[in-house]
Amino acid sequence: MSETQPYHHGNLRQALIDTGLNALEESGLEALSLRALAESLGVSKAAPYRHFKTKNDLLAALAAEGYQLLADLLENSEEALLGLKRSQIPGEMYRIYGDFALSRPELYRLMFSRLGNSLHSERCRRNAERAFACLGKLAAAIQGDIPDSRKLILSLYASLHGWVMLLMDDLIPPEVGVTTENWRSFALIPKDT
Amino acid sequence: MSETQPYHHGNLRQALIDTGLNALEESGLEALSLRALAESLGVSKAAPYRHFKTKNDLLAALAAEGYQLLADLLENSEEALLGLKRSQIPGEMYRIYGDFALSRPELYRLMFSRLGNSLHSERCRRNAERAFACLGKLAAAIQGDIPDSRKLILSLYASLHGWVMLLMDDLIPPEVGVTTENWRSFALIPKDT
DNA sequence: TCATCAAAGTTGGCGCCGTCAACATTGTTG
DNA sequence: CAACAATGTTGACGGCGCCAACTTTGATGA
Repeated sequence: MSETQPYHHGNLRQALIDTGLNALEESGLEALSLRALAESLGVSKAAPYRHFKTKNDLLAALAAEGYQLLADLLENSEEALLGLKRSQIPGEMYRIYGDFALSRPELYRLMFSRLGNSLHSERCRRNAERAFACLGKLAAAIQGDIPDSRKLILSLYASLHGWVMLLMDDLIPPEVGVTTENWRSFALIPKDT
Repeated sequence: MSETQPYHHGNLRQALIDTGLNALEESGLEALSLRALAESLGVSKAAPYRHFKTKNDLLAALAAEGYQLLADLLENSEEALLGLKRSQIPGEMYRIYGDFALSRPELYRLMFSRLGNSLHSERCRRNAERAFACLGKLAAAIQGDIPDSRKLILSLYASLHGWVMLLMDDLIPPEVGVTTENWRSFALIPKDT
């Protein structure tokens, strides 16, 4: 007989998150089912409930993972960005953020859905705040310190988020000539208060 | 005996759309089911399939309705907006658009989801284009004609869309002091190319 | 006028899903 | 090594989207 699987999976919780992230991007949020996830991990349909009280709790965990990935990405890029010429910072910053969102559109969408958004868990909120802090430092580097800078960062963030969403949804009429490659040069950069 | 319902509903298709819009806003997209909708209209569970091939087709129709509502709203507001002092146009325009989105958040979210977005049907695309054209005229009124104005309108639109999404998701840290009432004064207005 | 036929609605059923209760196995710890 | 908590399994329930087969209705044209 072939090796039988051990009764306990070992690290089912993390495996569900990892497989969940893959399945999410491959088949979309609608197609993601706990049962299918469990089966693909060689585990019974009810096993996931030992680790997540409901399906939504798993989705929230996926979103939390997304916020952490984003925060890590921005923190790791910060130093390099701050070393650039001031005029080059915005474009590069938009590129990094946009590449993240457009390379994982389903995850990004989940992060900004009711289910996944940052207010639902302490971990989400903390990582969202980390990402926000990075954007803040970069905005400050772009234009020096300004009063009410958090509002200005929000403006910049709203523009960034809006662009990414429009691109993800293919809502940019093709004849306008804005693509996932060149959109940064058309995105608004805050100039003054 | 009480009046029995006639075998044929009369206008089930439109009734499904109307009830669907209400249910969508009241209980959210996840909770919307064709069976429940049918039952609330006093009709059997399979009746909706005479009018919509799948549930997604009904959702697309709801999104199309949303785009039409938005386009009508903007077209009806256009004249009044163009009569304002130039400096007041952006704030009022943002208010009108924002009020629409924030008063029907579930519909707005559906409109900008994969399922509902404007590329899926001719009717959606036509109405989205109408809305876009209105924003374009207003942008032109704000700052006069400019080269590449479509790109600038897109910038303005991305900012607007991004703000609305952040507000809808409660992603604005409360201590920043931006609310659904005053956000317009912080939103970016395009100045120059 | 009335037979005919397409449109619109019904019933029953399939398979998938999320979730739960009851039970089985395992690893840990006093 | 006994006891227990953590983890996994089975079986079942109700709800869902969707489909096939059937029924009722209203419009059409000979």
